[in-house]
Amino acid sequence: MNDKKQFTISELASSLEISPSTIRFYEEKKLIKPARTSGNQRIYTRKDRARLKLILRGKRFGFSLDEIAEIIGFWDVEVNEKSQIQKSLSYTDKRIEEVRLRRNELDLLEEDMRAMRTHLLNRLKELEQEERGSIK
Amino acid sequence: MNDKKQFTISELASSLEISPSTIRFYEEKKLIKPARTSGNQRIYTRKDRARLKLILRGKRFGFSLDEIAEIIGFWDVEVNEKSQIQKSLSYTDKRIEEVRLRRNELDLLEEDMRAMRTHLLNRLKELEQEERGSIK
DNA sequence: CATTAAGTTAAAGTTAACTTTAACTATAGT
DNA sequence: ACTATAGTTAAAGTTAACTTTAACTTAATG
Repeated sequence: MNDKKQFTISELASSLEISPSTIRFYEEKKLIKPARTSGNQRIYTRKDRARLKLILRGKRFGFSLDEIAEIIGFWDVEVNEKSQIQKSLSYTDKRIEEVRLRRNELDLLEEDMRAMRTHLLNRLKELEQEERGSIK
Repeated sequence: MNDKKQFTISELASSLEISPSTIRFYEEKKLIKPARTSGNQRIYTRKDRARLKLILRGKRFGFSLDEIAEIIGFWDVEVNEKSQIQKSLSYTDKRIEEVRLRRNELDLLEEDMRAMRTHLLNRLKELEQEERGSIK
């Protein structure tokens, strides 16, 4: 009862917490191609929404829009050409491998931040010791 | 025998595969503050190098330089103020939690890409079937 | 010691990813 | 039918993150 089948641009935008112009911008960049109403307004399906979510997810990992386009494909690219499919295929393979590497990096990042946290905590304790020493 | 203790800007740059100007730019943004020689040239220690690696790692996860600065601190910030330490501390806590969330997202991204891979493989098989059907 | 390579700053230039604006059209509610 | 709200395009504007350039200084090398 909750999920609709179609969305206007502002419905979609607010549900993804981005602005309508960002969505239009992605369309200009050929990342999505929504259907239109008789009056030329954009209508988005759940599929379009999923695609947008994918784009945003890619972004959160520091991929550029061009890279994202290479990963998920420009919307209008001939997806019936064997060569194009093979190209995309090898691209996704590369990216899946990259995701594996990113996971390792993520672990390192977490380690770094935990180390920093410990360091800060120690510094704080030191300062509190100093305070005790000098005040009373 | 391999690792030196000090680096010039170009040594450091090439070892991290970024340009010297990028490093200077990060300095302008107060993310690092290398020592100088008598002739005013920058010298980087292994510590500086570690800090830069951290910056680059953050970037790969889509953090902006400002965010990175908030995570690892501007170089000149008073690190002796209790309030500043507590601020940084709560910031790292938030970010560690975020890393946990990112890990989940990373899993989703991998899932998406595997699904796309399968989809592309199927499409490729279909096309090869069609070829067989029509050519011979 | 002269020349080449590398470093320095300040300022201007570039690119990606949006955002804003202006002028206009479509849709929904009373 | 009127009006408010939402949508449309094309073009200009903005911001972050660099990069390039120019004019100059320092360091390394035959």
